[in-house]
Amino acid sequence: MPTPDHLRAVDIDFSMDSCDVARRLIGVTLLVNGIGGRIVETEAYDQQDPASHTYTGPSVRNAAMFGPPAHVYVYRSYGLHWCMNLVCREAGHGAGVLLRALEPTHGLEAMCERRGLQDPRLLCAGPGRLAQALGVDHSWNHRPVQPPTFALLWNGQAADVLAGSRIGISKAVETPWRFGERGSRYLSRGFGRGA
DNA sequence: TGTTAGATCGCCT
DNA sequence: GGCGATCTAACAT
Repeated sequence: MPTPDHLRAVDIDFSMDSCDVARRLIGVTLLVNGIGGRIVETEAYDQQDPASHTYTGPSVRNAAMFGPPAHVYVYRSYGLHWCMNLVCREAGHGAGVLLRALEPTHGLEAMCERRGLQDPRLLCAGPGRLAQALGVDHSWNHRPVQPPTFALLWNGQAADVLAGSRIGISKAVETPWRFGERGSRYLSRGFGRGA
């Protein structure tokens, strides 16, 4: 399946703050081995942030988050799901962006098979679902986000980005570091007003 | 259409 | 020993 002409490789500066990267990624197409879609929902985490895995400093689990930017941090959630983050800032900062939802555009058949579903709205709506659909698990931890495995593409149009409270956390609940595309049908949850 | 409980395990306290 | 950056199925309404 060839890449549509209007999509071009985009250079995301992962040394920026995780909030900036999280916002910038909305509307960008992420492909893993040619499979994926448009990123419609992200969350930012930082070491200064009580809700972050890195808040209490480096550990075996979160080591990737303290490594160089533009790498993958994968962790197991609730004992059974895998969730994928992209590391931000310089090494040592413990900052990253959690990928929460995609609008599936490439490799629908493969994602349906991995997820055991047909409904495109349920393929990548949520971090655990997204990782499963892309075939990402713990063996992907520490991998660099670069071609040919990873592709970040953009159609040149700025997305209409909403910000809101993050999901599934008990600390720093009020910090509006969740970002999503306004009106997208592929969000894991709505943004209250506007979406 | 909304709410609730169960599954399941690596890491931190 | 307890607790999640979650998902799903099974209820109730």
